[in-house]
Amino acid sequence: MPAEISGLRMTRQRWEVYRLLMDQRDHPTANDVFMRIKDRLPNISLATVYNCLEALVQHGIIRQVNFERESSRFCPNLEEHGHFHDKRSGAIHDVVFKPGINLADVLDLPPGTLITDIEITLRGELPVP
Amino acid sequence: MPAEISGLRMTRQRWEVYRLLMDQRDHPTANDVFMRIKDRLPNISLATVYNCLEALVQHGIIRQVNFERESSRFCPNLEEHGHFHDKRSGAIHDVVFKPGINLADVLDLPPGTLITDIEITLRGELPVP
DNA sequence: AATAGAAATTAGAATTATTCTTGCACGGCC
DNA sequence: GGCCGTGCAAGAATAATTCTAATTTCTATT
Repeated sequence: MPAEISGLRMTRQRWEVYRLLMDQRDHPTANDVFMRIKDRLPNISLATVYNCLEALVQHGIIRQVNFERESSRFCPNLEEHGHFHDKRSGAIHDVVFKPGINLADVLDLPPGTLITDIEITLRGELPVP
Repeated sequence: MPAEISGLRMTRQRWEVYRLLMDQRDHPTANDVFMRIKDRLPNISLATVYNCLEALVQHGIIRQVNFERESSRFCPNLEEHGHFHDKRSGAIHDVVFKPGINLADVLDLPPGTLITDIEITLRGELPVP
């Protein structure tokens, strides 16, 4: 376990939460993380899971993703990307722009607008294979 | 008051909620609507405001917009558009694509993907005029 | 116009995700 | 070893939203 990541001091709990997200990249909720992490940390509390996730988000180590008013989900992919929610399977997939495309270039914004944060979420159905 | 809009039977309450959204296009929350509408409907309940907003959303008459985990906001603009949250003023502005741009064309999705719903939210600062 | 049945409204209780509070534990440092 | 700051656990508190049950309003039909 590293002493810190991106300036955030690692603790056992933060590290296990982070590892779990890196290993299971299916956009779990805080409660999903809580249930899955019990194997390794049987005494962790849900509040600690929330605290760890918040600390990781604040330090830019993971991202928090919201769909409508559902529970927040968490994602270790730091690339600029959106999320596609497949109605058929319920799964959430990362979506990226085609090469060379920049969101700021396709939106009609006043010149000089500073964009600090972008969230793109799609809902639909992936083709049946 | 029309008898119905897009197949939704109009009631006094639904109509007033709808009119308020059309007149004050600043993306109010359910509670904002509740407080503002009391002039015209002093006895309306918050639950009814939620019911009316839900009915209007379900019938595609207005749109529900979410920012992070904040209260949902409501918007009568049915054009395809996103939302820009200006950190400086706190205001929310509608954002459209530049002419000729189609989101499905700039995203890297498997061919045959069916998109039923898109949500784009940006956060940042508009230029000082 | 009267009425039965359906749908909408109200008030308040219930739910759910999340945050807060408080007391305890741990690690680093003198 | 003792102190100090930070993190953790457990459960209470909060806030937005939804649900429930009772009443009212509409609609269609007689």
